[in-house]
Amino acid sequence: MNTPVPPTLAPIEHATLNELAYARLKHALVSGRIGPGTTLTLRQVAEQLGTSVMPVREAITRLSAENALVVMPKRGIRLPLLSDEEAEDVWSLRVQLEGEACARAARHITAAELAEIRVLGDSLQNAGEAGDLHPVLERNNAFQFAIYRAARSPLLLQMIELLRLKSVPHCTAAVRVMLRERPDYYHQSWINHAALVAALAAHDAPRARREKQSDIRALRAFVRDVAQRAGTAAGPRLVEEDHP
Amino acid sequence: MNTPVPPTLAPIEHATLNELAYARLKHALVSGRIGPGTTLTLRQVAEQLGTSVMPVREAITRLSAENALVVMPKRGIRLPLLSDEEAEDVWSLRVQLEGEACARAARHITAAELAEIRVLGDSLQNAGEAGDLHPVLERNNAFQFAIYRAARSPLLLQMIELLRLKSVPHCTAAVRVMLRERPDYYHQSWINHAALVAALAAHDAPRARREKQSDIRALRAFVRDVAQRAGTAAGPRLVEEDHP
DNA sequence: TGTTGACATCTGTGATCACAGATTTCTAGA
DNA sequence: TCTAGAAATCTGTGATCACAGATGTCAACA
Repeated sequence: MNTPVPPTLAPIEHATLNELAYARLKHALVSGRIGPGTTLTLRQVAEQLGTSVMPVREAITRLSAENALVVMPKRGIRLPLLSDEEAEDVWSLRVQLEGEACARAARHITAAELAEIRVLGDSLQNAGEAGDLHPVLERNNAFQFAIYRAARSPLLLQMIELLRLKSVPHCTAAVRVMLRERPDYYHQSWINHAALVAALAAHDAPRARREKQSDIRALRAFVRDVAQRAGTAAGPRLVEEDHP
Repeated sequence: MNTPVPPTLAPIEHATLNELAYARLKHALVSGRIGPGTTLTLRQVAEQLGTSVMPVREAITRLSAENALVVMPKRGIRLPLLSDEEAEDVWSLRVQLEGEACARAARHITAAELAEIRVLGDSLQNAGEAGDLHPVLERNNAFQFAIYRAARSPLLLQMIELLRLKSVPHCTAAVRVMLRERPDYYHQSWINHAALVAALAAHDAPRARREKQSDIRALRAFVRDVAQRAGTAAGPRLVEEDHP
C-alpha cells in the first residue's frame, strides 16, 4: 500500500531480550559449554545476562519445549542425561533425518553453496588441528547446517536442530577425547566429510545419504565406546560451564 | 539412595496453569477450532481462560517455538497461513515421518495396542457418520497417535505432533467439505485405515509404511483440490473459534 | 471529497513482587 | 557422635504494573 521499504539499509540486529537469551543459551548448548546433568537457575542465568528473569523464562520455556532442557518445578532447570533408550532414539532419528537432508541437498545444491560449504569445511579442519573443543563443535555445526540448509526444507532443518540440541551435549565428552587422544579417528572423519562433499557436488543423492549415515553411525559407535570405557554408560563426565 | 518411591498411588493431574493453557490451545488447534489466519491476543485468551496473561504467555511461547503459532511483535499472535512451498514441505515430511512411524509400529506393536487402536478406529468411524467436524478431527488424532505411539520413539512422536500442528488447521476446511459433500471419499479413507491396521497386525512394516504414505498422499491431493476449487490456493476459508 | 495529523487504544515485552513448595543449614536432643 | 526437626534459603509459578510501538479513530484542513 505504502511505498515499500527503502533499499535495504540496516539489517539491525533487533532482538528482544528473550530472543537474545535464547540464542545465547542455545549456542552454549550446541558448542558443548553446558554439559549433561548441569543444573541452571532462572535468577542465576538472568544475572549473568544482566537482565531480569523474564527474558530467561521465555528462553527456557522455548528450550524446554524443544526438549533440550528439562525444568524441574521449584528445583531448577537441568540439561538431562540420556538413558540408553533415549540415546538410541536420538541416534536412529539422526541417521534417518540427516541422511534425508543430505540426499535432498544433493538434489538442490548450487555451486555457491558448495563453495561456502568447502570454506566451512576447511575452517573446521583448522579448528580440529588446533584441538580446542568449543571451536570445533561450533564450526562443525556451521559446516553441517550449511549442507542441511541446501536441502530447502525449513521444517527438516528445525527437526535436525532439535535432535542435535539433544545429541551434542551427549557427545561432547567423547569429542574431547577424540581431539586429545585419537587424531587418527578425527582424521578419518575429515575423509568422510570430503566424501560427502564429493557426493553433493556430483548431485548423487543416494551416495550423499549413505556417506552421512555411515558417518553418524561411526560417531555413535565412538561415543558409545568412550562412554563404556569411562564408566557408567549414561553419564559422560560433566563439563564446567564457561558462560551461560 | 533413599527408599525408592512407594508403589504408584496417584497419577495426580497436577498441572501448572501454563501447562493447562498450552493443552487447551493445542487441543483447539488440532481439532480445527482455530482456523489459519486467525489472530489471538494474550489478554483475550487469558480472559477466556480466567487467568492472568502469564500462563498464556508461556503457552504461546511454547507453541511459537513449535512453529504452530507466529507472534507478531506488538501486533498479536496469529495462526499462519501456509504458502504452497510450506505446505509442500509439511506434506513431504508427513509422508516420510508418519510412514516411518507406521513401519516401526508394525515391528513393535502388541495385541493390546492393536485392540485399543481398533476401538479408536470404530469411534472415529462413528464420529464420521455423525458428520461433525471437531469430533472427527479429535478422534482421528487419537486413532493415529495410538498407532504412532506403538513405534516406541518419543522423539519421532514429538516431531509428528509438530507437523500435525501445522498441517491440521490447513486441512480443516477440506475435511469439512469431505464430511459434507464427499461421503464416498470419506468411506475410502476408512478402507485405507483398515488396510493399515491389517498391515500392523501382520507385523508387515513395509506394507504399513506404504499404506500410510498413500493415505497421506491421497489426503494431500484432496486438500489441494478443495483449495484450488475454493479460490486462492493458500487460503482455505477461516473457521470461527468456539473457544480458545 | 480526500488527505493529513493528533489522539486514544491495544499490542507484546520486560521488571518486580508475592507465594508455595523443595532444599539446605543449623540446632537441639539423645 | 549421630539424628530429627525447625528455620532459613532458594526454586519456578503467577499476578500486576509500566512502557514503547503499532493500529485505528476522528477531526481539521485543502
